[in-house]
Amino acid sequence: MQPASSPTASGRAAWCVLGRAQGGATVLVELDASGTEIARSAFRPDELATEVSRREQTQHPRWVWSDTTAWYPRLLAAGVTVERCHDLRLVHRILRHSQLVREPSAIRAAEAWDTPLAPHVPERDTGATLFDLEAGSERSGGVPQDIDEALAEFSRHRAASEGSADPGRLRLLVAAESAGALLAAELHEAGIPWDEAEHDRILQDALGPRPGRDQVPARMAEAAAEVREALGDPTLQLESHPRLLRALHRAGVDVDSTSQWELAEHEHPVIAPLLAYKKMSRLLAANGWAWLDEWIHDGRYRPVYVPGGVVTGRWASSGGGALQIPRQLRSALRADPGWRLVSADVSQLEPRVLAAMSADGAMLAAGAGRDLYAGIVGAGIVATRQEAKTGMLGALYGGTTGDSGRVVPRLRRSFPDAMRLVDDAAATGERGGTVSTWLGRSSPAPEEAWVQAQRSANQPDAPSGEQERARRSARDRGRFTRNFVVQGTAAEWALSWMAGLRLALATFEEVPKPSSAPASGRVFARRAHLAFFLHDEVIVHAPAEQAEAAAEAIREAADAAGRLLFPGSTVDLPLDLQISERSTQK
DNA sequence: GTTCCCCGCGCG
DNA sequence: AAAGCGCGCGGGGAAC
Repeated sequence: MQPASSPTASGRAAWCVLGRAQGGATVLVELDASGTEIARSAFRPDELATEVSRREQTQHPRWVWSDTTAWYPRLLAAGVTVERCHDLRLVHRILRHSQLVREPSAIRAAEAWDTPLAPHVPERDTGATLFDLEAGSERSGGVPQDIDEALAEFSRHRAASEGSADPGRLRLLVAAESAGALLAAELHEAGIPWDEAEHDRILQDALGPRPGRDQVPARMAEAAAEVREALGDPTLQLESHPRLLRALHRAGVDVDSTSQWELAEHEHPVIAPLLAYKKMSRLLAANGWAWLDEWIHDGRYRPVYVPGGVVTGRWASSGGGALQIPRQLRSALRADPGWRLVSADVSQLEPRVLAAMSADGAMLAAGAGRDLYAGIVGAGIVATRQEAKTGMLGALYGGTTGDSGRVVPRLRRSFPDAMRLVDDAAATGERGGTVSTWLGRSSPAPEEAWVQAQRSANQPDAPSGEQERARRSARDRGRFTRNFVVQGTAAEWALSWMAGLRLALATFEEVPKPSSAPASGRVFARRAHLAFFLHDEVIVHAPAEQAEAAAEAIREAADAAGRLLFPGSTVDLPLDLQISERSTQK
């Protein structure tokens, strides 16, 4: 297919917009910095990678597309990465709700873009996966793919953002969210290097040898027998909570639930084997041999990450429980031969972010140095580190009872600015209001039914039961909005951190000898790359000779993210950083 | 038979 | 130890 028009010689494209034309051709529209179209070309879908790669090298545009999951995997499969993008679906969701946007009506009218991802449905018959590339298999869940729709939506985004109360912050948020979309696809493509044999050893140590189909592992069977013996119920089905609870009551163990923390408070011969059984059962069900068979291929675990999957802006995941890998299995994360894992996590990210947002001098001072909780003890606010930690969690989550409830008032006196920020967020939420993160992601408005229930319960003649229910519901919402501003801003910092890190790693030289692991693929076999991201920690998989440089890049990206979000702040965000062949459990 | 909810527990 | 926030997942069992 011939280009519809020739690229003009003048002007470098600031943005390249991708979309589909009638008839299935792929269309690429180049825009200059003012958003004016300077070139348009059309080509077959199989020419996409070549066309993108050429412009990426010569023009470094920001790629604008409907949905990263619909466009980027095929580029990665062809060995092409891009530096920057603008994900119309993810950005739409932010702008639609952001309190910073002064004129949201045009965005809100474009309802076709307010579409969640289609849920991931494994296609067992074909063996196809989420990121398979056949035309029509993209899971864009109804987001428009048409080029003119994309151009119109992008234009609405720029208008909303530039006309907003704080274009600078929204630009950062939009860029960070879109970088996250790129990284999520790259993390899936790269996979987490996973030592299947080590995982099997851990399972055998805990459960006994791998049993046959539908067989219970030996050590679980032994524990189950002890439980049945101790309860005098030889046929008890341990996996059924109602039956287990009844059997416990018959044996005189007076618990309200079968949860481990409640069981642990009782003394009875059944407790120890039951707790052991539950631990083994959990390991087998969540990350046992069936999980290994389903999720580990060619030494890689490839979970599906879902950027923006949590209302606060955190990522979610789909499939395999990627964000819940138990510490018990962390040692199964192992670098390829000659490679290293460079792991970093931020200590006490959320309270430190709160200190920065509120510019609370006392709290910033307490966190200067390494351990914030030790700093709170050192300032004489509480007696022990444990008190500092539970009190701080109570402040962030809205705890009112127990130790945290006792400590929070002391924190309120010592850190008035920080506490005012979260207390105000809670009060706004209780009133049914909206709160926003530092960069402008806003909490969802309450359901209409919630608003009605509050209004109804506030009538003087409302029944006391209804009033009490409404008050509890208002407090629930207040705890959500209290935490939203902190969790969401921490997520923004983490996205900025890894966005900078991702670009830094992309500049590393290729090493002469690629990884020998067959699963590393053509994109990630020759240089350090991100392999894992979890809220406040990253793992980089790096050739041994690049490990130190990767560690330095991680530190520099963290510092840069702090300066980017909180310019002029003294906030300290210390990293715990380790270079090893094998991930270690903390 | 399928769908949905609850419980419990893993992660931050 | 959980508590107070945000998630995903597996299993049982009620609802359909």
